[in-house]
Amino acid sequence: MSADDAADETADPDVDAPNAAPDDSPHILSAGSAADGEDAADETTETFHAFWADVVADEVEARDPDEPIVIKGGVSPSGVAHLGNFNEIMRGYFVAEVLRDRGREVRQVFTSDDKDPLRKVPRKLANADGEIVGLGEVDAGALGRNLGKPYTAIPDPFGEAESYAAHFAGLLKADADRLDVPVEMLSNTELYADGDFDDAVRTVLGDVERVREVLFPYQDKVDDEYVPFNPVCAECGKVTETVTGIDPEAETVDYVCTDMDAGGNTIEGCGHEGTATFREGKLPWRLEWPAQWGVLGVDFEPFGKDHAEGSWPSGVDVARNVFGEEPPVPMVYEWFTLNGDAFSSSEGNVVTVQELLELIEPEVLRYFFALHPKKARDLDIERLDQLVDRFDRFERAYFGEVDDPDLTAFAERAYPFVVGRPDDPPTERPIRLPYTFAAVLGMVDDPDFRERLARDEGHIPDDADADAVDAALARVEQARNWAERTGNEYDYRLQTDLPAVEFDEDVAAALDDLAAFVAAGHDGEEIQGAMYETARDHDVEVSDFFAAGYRLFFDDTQGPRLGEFLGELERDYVVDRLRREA
RNA sequence: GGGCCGGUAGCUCAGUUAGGGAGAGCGUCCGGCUUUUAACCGGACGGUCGGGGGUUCGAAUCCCUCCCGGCCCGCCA
Repeated sequence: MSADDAADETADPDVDAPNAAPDDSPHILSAGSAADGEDAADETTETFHAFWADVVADEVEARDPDEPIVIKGGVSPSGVAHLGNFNEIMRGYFVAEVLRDRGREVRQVFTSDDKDPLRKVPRKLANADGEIVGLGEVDAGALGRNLGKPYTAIPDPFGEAESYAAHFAGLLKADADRLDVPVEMLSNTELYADGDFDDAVRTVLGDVERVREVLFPYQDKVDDEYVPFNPVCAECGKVTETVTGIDPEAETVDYVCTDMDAGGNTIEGCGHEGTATFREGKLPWRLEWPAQWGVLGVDFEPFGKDHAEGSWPSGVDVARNVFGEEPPVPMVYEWFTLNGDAFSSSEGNVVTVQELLELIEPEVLRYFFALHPKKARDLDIERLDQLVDRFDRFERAYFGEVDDPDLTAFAERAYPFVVGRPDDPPTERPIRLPYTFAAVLGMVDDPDFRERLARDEGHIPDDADADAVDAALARVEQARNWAERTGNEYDYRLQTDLPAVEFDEDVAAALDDLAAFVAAGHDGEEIQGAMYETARDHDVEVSDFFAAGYRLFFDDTQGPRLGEFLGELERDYVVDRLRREA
């Protein structure tokens, strides 16, 4: 394939095959990769780590990096900052925190590759509130007219931020704040404008021959004419692809603003012929990524599996043989799916951090990112209760309450980072209501009811202080949102008004009897028992009688265990409702 | 077609570092909570550890091979 072609045509003695040796594999967390490397046999810490971030931290420290250690992530702006994008931030975050815990100074940065051109109009966008909207909500024409321009040169479709790029970066930053992750957002456009890339561009354009040789095995487009620099057209503002000459002395390039192919569509160039300085353009991705490593002094960078076999090997090669520096410690992470399918903003299969935080606590979401990066994981919104249950168990394991040595070992190390308190780990386990139980409580709005039922069911200790109780009950709102969002079996509401009902005489009489029983003052357990007896007394099928109760209180045919539920409600309300009076 | 990474119970996943008991939670079923109704408790059912071969006294774990899935092998990022 292309590798063979490359070998044939590269009549160059000192650069033959791609220079990515086996030990440059980015899969540093895979089973086989920790095996004894025969080469640099520097007793690579054979310590076992229960938390993957420690394994990565070992790799970083083994290089004896200067401080602050720099950890990077980055994305190109798109319409929606979805959960998958957060791998770039969260995976790096845990490594950063582990290194800080080891006494290192760490700087976590996140680059927005916002000098890239907008290549097609996104079908969905997230507004400043994180809500996903279609193009109908924005000035789509303004986007269409600006195809081919850098994201930073395109107006914010919502008319609020400085640019499209600023809007998108703002979304990411806001979500990072919500997860309490301190990350420094960097704009590629600004890095160019400030001259940070000057040396890299000089290196590249100063020896284009060399760059071509390095790049040749990786890209078919690289030929004797290829110039790895994309000036921004002075006339129309688009990122151009046709450089006709380089003046290394003046540090300028000549270009023609030609048409650009963008995934099948053509973005028309204006035909302008001009001259651009080294700052008035950008390096293409395969050079820009390794250039960032050098400019920012990156020591570690996680990236998705799509980069593992494509731009990583070429990036390693470019870093060493163009820029003369070592690439950072890499780490490939698997992609998440959402409800079984790939994230896709165009098809609406996306979820944002902000949306998720309406359903689960931040620590639960952080926990999700603390799980092993090499496993493809599905985030199933319908089964969010499973994720929360797993987190609760993980938390109990940290407090020594779970008989599972592996889980406990993982929890002992990872839990303090997951809750964001490595220096000051909690000494007391928070009160956690089981998520589905919280969903049951969410059927009633009254906070006192929620607390009473939670206490009666033994989920809140008698001596719990008020703050701890409030914290525990906060989950009810989230579980309630989950029930509503999924429309699952917990999505019922206690009816404040009498539903339209009609019962036959026997049922009506039984309800009246039950009302009298409740009015006399009995607890939930007794009411539950009375329901059976009353039904039998009136020759009513038990199931029919329960159905009548669910109709009255939930306007449905099913519901939670009714007796105990009614026992916690206001007595007058229950009595009136059973009598069909209010 | 080639490369990389994955494949453990119906579902979500531990376990592979260092070979020795196949596990957890949820779901399902049964039972308990005096008395069918989602929450609580107990128990049971449930797996050829993707298939096959090899090494070994012993393999989910190591080796080979095949199957399946994702990604990459144009451009872009």
